[in-house]
Amino acid sequence: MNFGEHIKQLREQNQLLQRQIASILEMDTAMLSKIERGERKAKREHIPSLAKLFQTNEKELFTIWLADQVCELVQKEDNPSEILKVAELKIKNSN
Amino acid sequence: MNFGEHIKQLREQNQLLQRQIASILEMDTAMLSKIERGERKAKREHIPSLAKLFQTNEKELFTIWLADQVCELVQKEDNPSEILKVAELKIKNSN
DNA sequence: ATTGACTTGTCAAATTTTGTCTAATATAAA
DNA sequence: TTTATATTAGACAAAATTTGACAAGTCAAT
Repeated sequence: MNFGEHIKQLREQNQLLQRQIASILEMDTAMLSKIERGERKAKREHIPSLAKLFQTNEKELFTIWLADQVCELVQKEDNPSEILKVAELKIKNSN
Repeated sequence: MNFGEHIKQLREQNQLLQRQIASILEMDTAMLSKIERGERKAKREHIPSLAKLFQTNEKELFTIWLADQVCELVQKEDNPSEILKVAELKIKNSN
């Protein structure tokens, strides 16, 4: 589940229109549409508003948002899992 | 071990000067210096030349290079490992 | 004090990302 | 079928980021 699909699902569960979310996030519906379809990225500042709006955990939403970007970076490559494993090791050793 | 430190180590093992590597990669030493210290990113196209030059495995070098960028994306965050775990799950489920 | 290796800071050019607008498509109600 | 509303697509310039190049800097050895 991508970040975009995720918030689309939340939006539909709450029976809201793109227009309404977009207004709260201060963007037009075209932009939100693109975010929902993963054509554009939401900004970090949007996460708190979205979490509040959907009454969902902000940290979890943020994790999904960032994991999405990690995936985008590696998923077109040969062995994405291997790359992530190396990254994880590096992170763990840096503490 | 970051990508920059890695190639610096390779360079020193091979007793080469920045000047020599830089010339092969067609950049100036200032740029290579920055790459070694992680202030700038090497370009993808540089990996093959570096691998050949140091007679090391290109795919492995590439993995280190990309893992570096993954780390940069997540390491300043609250729970980098958690984010990577979510990313890994997403990757695995997308196959 | 000169030389050679490396680093630092600055800057504009190049590239990428972003937001907005307009038009297109889709869906549903009248 | 018209009308209205929701969503998506495409094009575009503004804004932001990245890049490469240069000049000047440090440092160590001679």
